[in-house]
Amino acid sequence: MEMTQESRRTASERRRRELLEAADRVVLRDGPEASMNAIAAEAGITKPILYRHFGDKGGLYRALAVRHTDALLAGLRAALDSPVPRRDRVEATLDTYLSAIEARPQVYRFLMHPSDEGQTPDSGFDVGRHSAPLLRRMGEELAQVIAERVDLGPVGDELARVWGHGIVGMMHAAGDWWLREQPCSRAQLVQHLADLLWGRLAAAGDRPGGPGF
Amino acid sequence: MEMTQESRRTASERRRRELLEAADRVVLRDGPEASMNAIAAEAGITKPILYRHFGDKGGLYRALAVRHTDALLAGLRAALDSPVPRRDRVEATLDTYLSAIEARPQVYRFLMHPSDEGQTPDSGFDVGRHSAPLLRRMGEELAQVIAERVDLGPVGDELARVWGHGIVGMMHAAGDWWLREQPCSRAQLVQHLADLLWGRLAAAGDRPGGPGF
DNA sequence: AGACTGTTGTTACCGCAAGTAACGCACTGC
DNA sequence: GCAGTGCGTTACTTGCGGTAACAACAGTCT
Repeated sequence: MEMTQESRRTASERRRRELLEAADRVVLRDGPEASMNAIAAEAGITKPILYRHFGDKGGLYRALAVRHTDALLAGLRAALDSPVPRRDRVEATLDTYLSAIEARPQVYRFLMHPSDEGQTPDSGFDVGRHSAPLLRRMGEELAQVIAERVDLGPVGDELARVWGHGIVGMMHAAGDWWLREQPCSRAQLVQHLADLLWGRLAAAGDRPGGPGF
Repeated sequence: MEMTQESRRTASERRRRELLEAADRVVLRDGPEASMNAIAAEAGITKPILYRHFGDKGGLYRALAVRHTDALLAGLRAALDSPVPRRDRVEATLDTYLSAIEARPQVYRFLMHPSDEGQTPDSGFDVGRHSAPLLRRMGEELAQVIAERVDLGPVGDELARVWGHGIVGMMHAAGDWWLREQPCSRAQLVQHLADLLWGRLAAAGDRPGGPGF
C-alpha cells in the first residue's frame, strides 16, 4: 500500500470533508446547538478526532460556515454583477438571498445565529479575529461592489461601506421576519424592499387622517 | 416584625428588582455569558433563589432585556413622534439608537446576541413564545408608526411592516459595524443612512471608469 | 529483522455551568 | 406548643466542551 506525502494530504482533506458533511447533516437536523458528541457519532468516530481536525467547536463551525457562506456569496455576486439596470440588479440580489434562506431555513439559522463564539473576555485583543460572520462578509462584499459601480462623490468609499452594511442588514432583518410569518410572496417582498431603497419613503405623502393633527 | 401579605408582595418585588440590578452589573462587566453563579454571588445570595424568581436563565435574561428594551423603545418613540419633518424624525431616530448603543456597548451586545435561547426542539409548539427579541419589537413598533403616519396606498399595512423590519435591520447592522470600527462620526453615519433611505442610491450615477464597460 | 516516528483511533477523565432536591430557619396563625 | 409557608442554604445530577494517556498500525532508517 503506497502512501506518499501527497496522497496522505489528500486523504486527510477527504476525511475533513467527510467530517464536515456529517456535521452538516447533524446541524441540519438538530439546529445550531448540535453537540460535538452528536456530530462525532454521526461521522462514526469520537470527539478527539474532531478536535484534532478543527481545534475547537468554533473551528468546526467556522469551517462549516465558510462552505455555505461561499456558496451563498457566489450566488449573490452573480446577481450583483449581471449587466442589467441597477434596479434589476438590486431585485435579483434580494431575490437570490431570500430564495437561499427560504430553501434551507436550518442552514440559515445556523449561519446567522452562531451562538456568538469567540469573545476572549479577559484580553479582548483579538475580538473578531477570525469570526467574520456572514453578515459582515456580505456587507463588505456589497460595499465593494457599490464603491466600484456607483459614483458617490468624494466620500464615496465611506458611503459605500455604510450602505453595504446597512442594506445587508435590511435584507437580513426583513428576511428573518418574513421567513417566520410568511405575510406575502417572495416577489412582493422583493418589490417592497427595492421600493424602500428607491426612496419611496421620502416620496410618500403624509397620512390624511393622521393622529394628533 | 409585622409582615402582612401586601408588604410581602412589595418586598418580593423589591427583591426582584435588586436581583435584576445585580444581574445588570454582572452582565455589564462580564458580557452576555455571565454565569448564574456569578450573578448570584454579586447579589450576595445563591443560585436557587435566582431560579425561584426567574424560572431559568432565559427568564432572567428576558426580564433583564425588557428593562433595557423598554427604556430604549421609549426613547425611540419620542424621536419618532416629534412634530418635525419626516427626514428630521428619521435622523433623530437613527441618532437616538446609535447614541444608546454607543453609550453602553455591553448592554447592546447582551440585548442583540442573547445566545438565542428558547428553542424547545422536540415539540416546537411555542417557538418564539415570549422571546420577542428587541429587533422584532422595534420592527413592529416602527411598522406601526409608519402605517399611522405615512400614506402608502392600498397595501400600506404590508408595506409598512416590511419597511419597519427592514429599516430596523439596516440601523442595527450599520450600527453594529460602526460600533466595531469607528470609521466616521455618529452624525455622518446618520446622514449616510438617511441618504440611503432617501433614495440616493437610485439617484446616483454610474461610476465613470467602471470595470467591464 | 527491529527500533523510531507519525497518524488514527480509542477510553477515561477534568472543569464548568445549568438546573434541582432536600434540608434548616424564621415567622405567622391556630 | 405546633403545622404551614417563604427565604435561604448545601450538595447533588446531568450534560457539554475540551484534553490526557494510551493502543494499534504504516512506513522509514540502520
